[in-house]
Amino acid sequence: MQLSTRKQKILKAVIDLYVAAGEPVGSKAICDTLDFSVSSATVRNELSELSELGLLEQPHTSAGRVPSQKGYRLYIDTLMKRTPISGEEQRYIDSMLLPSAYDPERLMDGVARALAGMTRFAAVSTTPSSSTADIRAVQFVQTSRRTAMVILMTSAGTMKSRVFHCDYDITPEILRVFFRVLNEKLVGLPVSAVTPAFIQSLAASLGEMSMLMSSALMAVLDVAQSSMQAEICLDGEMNLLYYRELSQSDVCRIMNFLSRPQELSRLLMQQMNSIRVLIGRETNQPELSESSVVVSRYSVGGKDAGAIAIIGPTRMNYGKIISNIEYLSGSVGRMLTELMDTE
Amino acid sequence: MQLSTRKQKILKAVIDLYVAAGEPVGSKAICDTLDFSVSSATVRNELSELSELGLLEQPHTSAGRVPSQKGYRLYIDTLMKRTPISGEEQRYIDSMLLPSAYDPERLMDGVARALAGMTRFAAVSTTPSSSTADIRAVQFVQTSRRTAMVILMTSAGTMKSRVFHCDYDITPEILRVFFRVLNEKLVGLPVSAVTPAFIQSLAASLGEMSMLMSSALMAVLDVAQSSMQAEICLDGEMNLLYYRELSQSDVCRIMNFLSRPQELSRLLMQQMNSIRVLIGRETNQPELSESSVVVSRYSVGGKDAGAIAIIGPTRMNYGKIISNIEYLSGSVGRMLTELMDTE
DNA sequence: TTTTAGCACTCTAAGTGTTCGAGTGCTAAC
DNA sequence: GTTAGCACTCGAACACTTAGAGTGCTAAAA
Repeated sequence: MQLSTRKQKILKAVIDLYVAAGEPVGSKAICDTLDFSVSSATVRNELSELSELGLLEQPHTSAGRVPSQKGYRLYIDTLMKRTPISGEEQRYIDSMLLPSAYDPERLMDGVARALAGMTRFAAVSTTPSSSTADIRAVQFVQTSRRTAMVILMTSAGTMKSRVFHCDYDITPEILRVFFRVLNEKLVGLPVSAVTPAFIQSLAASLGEMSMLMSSALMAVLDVAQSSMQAEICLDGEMNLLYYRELSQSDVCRIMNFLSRPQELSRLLMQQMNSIRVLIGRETNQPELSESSVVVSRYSVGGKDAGAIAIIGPTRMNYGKIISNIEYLSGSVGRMLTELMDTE
Repeated sequence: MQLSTRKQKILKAVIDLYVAAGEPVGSKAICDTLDFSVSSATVRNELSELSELGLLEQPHTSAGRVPSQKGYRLYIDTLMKRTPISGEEQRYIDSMLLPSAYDPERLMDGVARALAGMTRFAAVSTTPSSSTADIRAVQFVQTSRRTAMVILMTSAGTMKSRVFHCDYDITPEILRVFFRVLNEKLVGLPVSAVTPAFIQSLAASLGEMSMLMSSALMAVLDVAQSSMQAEICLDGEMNLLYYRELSQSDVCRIMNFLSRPQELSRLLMQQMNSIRVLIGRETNQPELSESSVVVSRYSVGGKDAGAIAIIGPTRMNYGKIISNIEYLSGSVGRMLTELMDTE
């Protein structure tokens, strides 16, 4: 399907006008914005052909045209002009990320907040995935007479901690033993190797010491399992309430989807590298059939590591959003890579 | 103002029916539920007097009655019967809290989630306040070649960590020095004493060592300051979308208020011990003029420590909510007290 | 063959009028 | 003090009208 230049320009005009104003676009309004002059009747003829091709839709017979999801797809693939990110936006992002640059989890929280604040959509980010990462170190810190914290560092740069409780007083010597034993047994293993069965066999091999260590072992298991799955940071869900094209029930459905981490995570995972726009039904999620997702994978040290995304109504300024997400995704990747390099 | 028993019963019936069905209550419906028999005309006479007293309102002349905020107040103070919490609800709460019993921050996150899940309102909880707490210990853990984590434990049982970065390789000896110096200088001080000025003078007293420690000192300052203010955990904001008496804009306004931690925190702080219900304008927050807040302070070791609360439409089953919050508040207090006692 | 002016047509949004029923307030009788 | 009865009020639902925006079609012009 190859559209004439004129059809392309008209389609682009419809989408630009519709995105800007949110109302069906009539033939007259289009005439005013075109860079060549034709009558509204000519535009109408073209519009009706574009409608026949399924690129535009009419809410009702005597209304203007609205882009269909197919129309948006063509627009994004071939017609859209990107709006480069402004210096102010760059500074905003940088200022949001800098304070938490050294802790991947806090960083990705900041990313979601920055993204939501800037775009006014709902934002998601995942922490760098550690499912294929190795255990780099396990640390223990006493936090009170009978509680201690275990911290697990992975080769993906993530660190997770968990506080656990013993029914005896903890001493520095005990923690040193925990540290020695667990580092000896765990460092270098893939995180995924730490399963309940593994912990059980580890306990067995420790003999009578395993009694002392049982709560520590459970904490290690817990912390390893939570390292495995990328954490999902959400922010700005509320922003969706302000779009009049999303009904209250649309918003509920989207929220509902966002509250199911596995599916959300799967949606973000299955995207290929760099940036990707999913329009309505392209998401394959009934809950998102009225909304678009713009997702970008970021990579750390050249390897795909996680994703950031926004979710909003199909009617959005894609040219701008894409630039912003791309910049943010690049920043995050660079920051995390730098963090890795010093390890 | 002393109402006759009959007026009291009628007022209670109006509120119970209205809370259950969400629609203005007519005189006939009231007759059916009263435990004595009078005609609807008699009820109407009573209703009109209750309206004159400002306890009931009429959306329009020919509609049934709806409780006014003043009516709810009287109901809660003198008419309401509490619904005791069910065994199932107790088990639900216990199961939500147990896994994170040893980390106050995680615990309070769990509290907000449990509260939101159970009541279907928006829930808030604050971590135990440490503004008057002392520093109990400062710990350091290496997290990578050039980053380490500082963990600050307070006498309120809270612990906060922060990762910081040095521009030289960190060794166990260096961390031991950090540990020795900072525990010596900080343990026993009130958290509030750790101000930028204090850190600056501390750095000065360290001579040339302060160069090495500067990022560690900044991290300590940061972590002390974030220990100071109670963290606010929010959950279930989305639940508010499902109440038809709250318009989209009401929800936005509530959300808006919830996103301002200082004001929210102030609202929760200024409540006295135990349970308190604020109806609409009693909150003194224009954003909450259509909603009610049920807040309960919890105490740790006999001392007031934090608050949990729900926010929902004025029309709610107060008898049930109050019981649930009371139970949860008691549980949390007990768990945190126990945690403290073993220290 | 393409473009355009003109016009009939369609559909919505907004306003008006009508009816129905729920619920009230009042009055007079109990 | 209570109740039956009745007139009254108001909103929800529906039908109807009108104005305006925008279309599609046709026939003439380029």
